[in-house]
Amino acid sequence: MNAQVTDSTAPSGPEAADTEARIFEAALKVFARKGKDGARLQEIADEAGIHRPLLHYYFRTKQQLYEAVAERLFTEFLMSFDAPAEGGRFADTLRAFIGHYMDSVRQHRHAAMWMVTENMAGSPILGEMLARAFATEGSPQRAMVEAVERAVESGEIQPVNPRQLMLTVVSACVFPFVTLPTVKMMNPLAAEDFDAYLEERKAHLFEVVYHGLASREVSDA
Amino acid sequence: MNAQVTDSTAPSGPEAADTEARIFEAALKVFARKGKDGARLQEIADEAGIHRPLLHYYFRTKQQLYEAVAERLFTEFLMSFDAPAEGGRFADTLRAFIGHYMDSVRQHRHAAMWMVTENMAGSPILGEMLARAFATEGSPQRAMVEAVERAVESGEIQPVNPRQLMLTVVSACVFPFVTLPTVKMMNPLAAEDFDAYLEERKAHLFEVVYHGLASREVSDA
DNA sequence: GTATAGTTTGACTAGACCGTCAAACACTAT
DNA sequence: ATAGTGTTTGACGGTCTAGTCAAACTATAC
Repeated sequence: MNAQVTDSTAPSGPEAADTEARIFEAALKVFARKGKDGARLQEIADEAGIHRPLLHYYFRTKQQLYEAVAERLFTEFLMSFDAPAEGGRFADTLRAFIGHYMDSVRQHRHAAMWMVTENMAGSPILGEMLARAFATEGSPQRAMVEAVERAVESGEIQPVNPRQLMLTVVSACVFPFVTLPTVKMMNPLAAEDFDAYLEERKAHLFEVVYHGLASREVSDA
Repeated sequence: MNAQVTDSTAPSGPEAADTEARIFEAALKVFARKGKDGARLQEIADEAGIHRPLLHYYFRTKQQLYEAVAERLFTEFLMSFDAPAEGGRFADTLRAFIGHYMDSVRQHRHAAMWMVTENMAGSPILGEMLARAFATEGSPQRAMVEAVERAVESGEIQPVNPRQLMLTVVSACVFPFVTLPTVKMMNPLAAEDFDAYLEERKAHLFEVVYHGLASREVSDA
């Protein structure tokens, strides 16, 4: 159940030390992509490059493996919102948030995929986790929502519903990752150089959201 | 295999006539939410309120049922992009597209969910369908992309990558449906009156995308 | 009524999948 | 070398799931 790995000493098995971690990473991917019911332990074992019974050695059951994975994914999801708090103009705060959030989703894309998968599958565990996190820390977007409200008060930006704005930005950042094959099929740049595509996307998103499409006399950024 | 239903005559079984349709609708929901592997035929049968062997009577195998469902969902996905082609200002075109597309996703929300599910699961059938539709009709967003290009040429809007813009709008419309439980938890209005919430969202999206957040001297819409 | 065609149901089979176990293996300490 | 600890492996059993089948049922046609 535990495999308390190496408190600085060498592993026991041949490449044993990271077996548990490799299983965990593989489970992350498969559960996020297929959901709890759709995932097969054999598939996770293949992805990790190990024999299936090892799954049971490190995590007794599918349920327990899933719960461990879900907890980590949910934490990653929450952490993605911890943007660097900027004090200056909202334009800078927004640009920083978009850049940071998009990078975070890229790095923890399975957390984003898992959120979507579980929302659609209607798993109860997600509701519990959200309620718990909500109660202890408030909405994860809290800081950003407050920044929006301040910017409206200061007059830098038009009045806007902060929750709608947050959802719009989050949608625009997450969606490309949960529809990646389609996006790569529709957009050549995404297929060729995904990093460059994401940078283009950050810039586009900031421009459109902050300045909008309508032609304007003076550009101030 | 067929159950050639009533060419205007009464059904044979008690409420037989629509059994096939009810199975199909139920399969739509479950496959879209859980994916092909995650879906259980028993779950579909329960959703349809029928006994499981009836699934095999009307659609021989899970695979065949899935293919029938997938074809319909993909068609609905494509149709969602058929916005009413406006000739006038781009502002009107954009507003109409957002309104129409959001309504369409609402009505065919399982098509949107299926697209996301299959993208994440990496099913090959989606790639084939996309390639086929792509080859015969071009990108589904073609009309809208061209409208954006014309608006840039005419000077009504700033230069913008039309594909990025389309993805931003589509993301913002689809995402609330694929994360519905979370959205309802984060936004009271979405939980109380979802219709009103969607109208608010349409207005918000147009405002932000077309005019942007930055304060402006003259509003022109 | 009886026959006929289509539909529904419960029971059954084969295979997939999860989970267990005992034996084999690798490595360390004595 | 030997014992001991933790890890890996192949084989096995129970349960779940897809799919089949024959009998029961319903409604119409004769």
